[in-house]
Amino acid sequence: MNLEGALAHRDNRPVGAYCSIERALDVLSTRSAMLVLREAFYGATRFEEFAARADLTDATTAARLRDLVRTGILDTRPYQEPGQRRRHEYVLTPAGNDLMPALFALLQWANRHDPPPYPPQLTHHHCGQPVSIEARCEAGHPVTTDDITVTAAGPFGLDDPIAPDG
Amino acid sequence: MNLEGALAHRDNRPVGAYCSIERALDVLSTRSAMLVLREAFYGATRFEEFAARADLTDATTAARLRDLVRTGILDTRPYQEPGQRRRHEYVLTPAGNDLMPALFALLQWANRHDPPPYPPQLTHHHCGQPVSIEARCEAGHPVTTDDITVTAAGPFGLDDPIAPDG
DNA sequence: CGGCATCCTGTATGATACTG
DNA sequence: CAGTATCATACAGGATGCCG
Repeated sequence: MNLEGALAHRDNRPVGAYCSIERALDVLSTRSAMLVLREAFYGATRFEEFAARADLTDATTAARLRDLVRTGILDTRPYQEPGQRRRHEYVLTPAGNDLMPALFALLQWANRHDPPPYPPQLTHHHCGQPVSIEARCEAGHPVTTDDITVTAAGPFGLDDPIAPDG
Repeated sequence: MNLEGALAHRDNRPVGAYCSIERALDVLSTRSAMLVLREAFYGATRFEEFAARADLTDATTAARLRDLVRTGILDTRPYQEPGQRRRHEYVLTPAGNDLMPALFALLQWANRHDPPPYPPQLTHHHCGQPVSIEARCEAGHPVTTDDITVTAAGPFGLDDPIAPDG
């Protein structure tokens, strides 16, 4: 892995302010957030589904759903069952849907390195082949960690590329 | 998304015991763990590098490094600089390296949906093309959330596929 | 059913000081 | 440099009960 630009840690300066990973963690760094998100991908839409399937308390479920709605990952949609009062259900926004690779990359990793008794398998619904989460460049090449260069324009300029591993 | 087998939430039973995502979260659900991991990918190997770059206290850094070594994501390697006493550095194991897609999927997501002032870009070192983390089946098809079927053999049997969204 | 309020415990993390 | 020890704070999350 090579680092260039603002990401080069000159003087061991913290990179946080410019780091997208930290921004993602602001929303997803808690266990309950990831579990609620998992259930959204698995098809849950109602409060009780989230709480029961993710095995969280009502209070935690309510707090996490609120956070995920506030940050634009879930959206509430009103619905009304016959004879019932008006309620709302929780659905993934496009931004929420875009978290699929992140969530399933974790699933894939644990499947490989710390598999549960009955590892969940991901399959392409149309062709039946296994699905994997992988890094790939626009030219179509599979990419390993060592093949990646990280660059960022920034106030420190681009004139001082540093490759910590090289 | 379709669910089959043990992952079908019959009776809204918690799926946790069989879920790889939870197992991954056991190691990575804290902010500091992800930040230490990020620095490992960015080339940090020594205690002070981790602490300074991730902007964590010494105590947190020490605890997280210990956890990540214990869970097989980092390994310690002895080294000795001339005139210095023997120390050790922290390097990614193969299992740790395998977390690259998970970490960069988060980076990619925040780059798209909550970009920092200077978003870090991932580039294929060999061909110069942008790198993305994506779901793809073995036949080579790009796969969206709706194209994925999740299956798991389990004690509940495979005789009751449920597709919550269909 | 779909939440919210309150209390309580455990943990994540920072600040500071200390050790080898 | 590479940590450990101690204290203090904030938050995650469970248990319980309330409310429309």
